[in-house]
Amino acid sequence: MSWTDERIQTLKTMWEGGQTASQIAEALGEVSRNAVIGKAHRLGLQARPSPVKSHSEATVVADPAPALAPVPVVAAPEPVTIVPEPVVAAAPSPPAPPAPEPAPVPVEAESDDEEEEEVAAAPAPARPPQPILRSVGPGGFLRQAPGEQQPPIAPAPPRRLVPAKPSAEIAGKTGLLDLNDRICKWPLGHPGEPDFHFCGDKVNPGFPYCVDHCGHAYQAQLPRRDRRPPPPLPFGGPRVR
DNA sequence: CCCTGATTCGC
DNA sequence: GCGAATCAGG
Repeated sequence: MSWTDERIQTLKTMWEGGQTASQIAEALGEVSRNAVIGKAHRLGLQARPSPVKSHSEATVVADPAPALAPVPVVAAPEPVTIVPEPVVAAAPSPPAPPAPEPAPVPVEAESDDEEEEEVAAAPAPARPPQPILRSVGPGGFLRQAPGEQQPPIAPAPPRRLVPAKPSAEIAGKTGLLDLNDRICKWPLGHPGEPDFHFCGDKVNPGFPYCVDHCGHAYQAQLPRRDRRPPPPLPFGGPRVR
């Protein structure tokens, strides 16, 4: 097997979607994890949290780091921030987000003591996806009204996922390979299921989703006191279609 | 041990 | 260009 355009496209998409090299290799088949990594680098893809940064860093570090100040903003008193909700994968098998990373959400600088509980829901899958669901601060995420579509939450993979090969895609629907930066990546269904696909509409420029789904993905952050702590949450997590 | 990605280097 | 071997962090 060689790197055909299709395979490269799959690699790109999955890599950018946060899939691990192993997952990608498995999905592609007939390539090793190393091959995937090697290819990814040759393609210029990169920038991904790596366990290994730099090995034996020479002897003397005569570079005390310049004065860079990438300091994030400190939130305003009554902020109306954006809350990225669904970050699910663009992948044939496990979940992972296209990760457009909508600006780090500034959490109130005040006393954010108390409950630091991430409402990640669902008994963590064997392999935690990428940035799954970024609730903002304590109680920072909003629940949707009943009847409204739930944001697709990373489903717990059944077992060892069968890496649904790219070839096993649904006809007529927007599959993994159809994704690009111009079409809505909002997932419909769940990865691993036979009819899993993506919205496919034209994106809201600057966002990974169409206007409609941006409405689901990004919601105004209410002032703290107006937020309701979300205790319910059915066992196993929501699973809506 | 397992996993991860990065890098090297012979092919 | 490719990818196994190796490295190194979690």
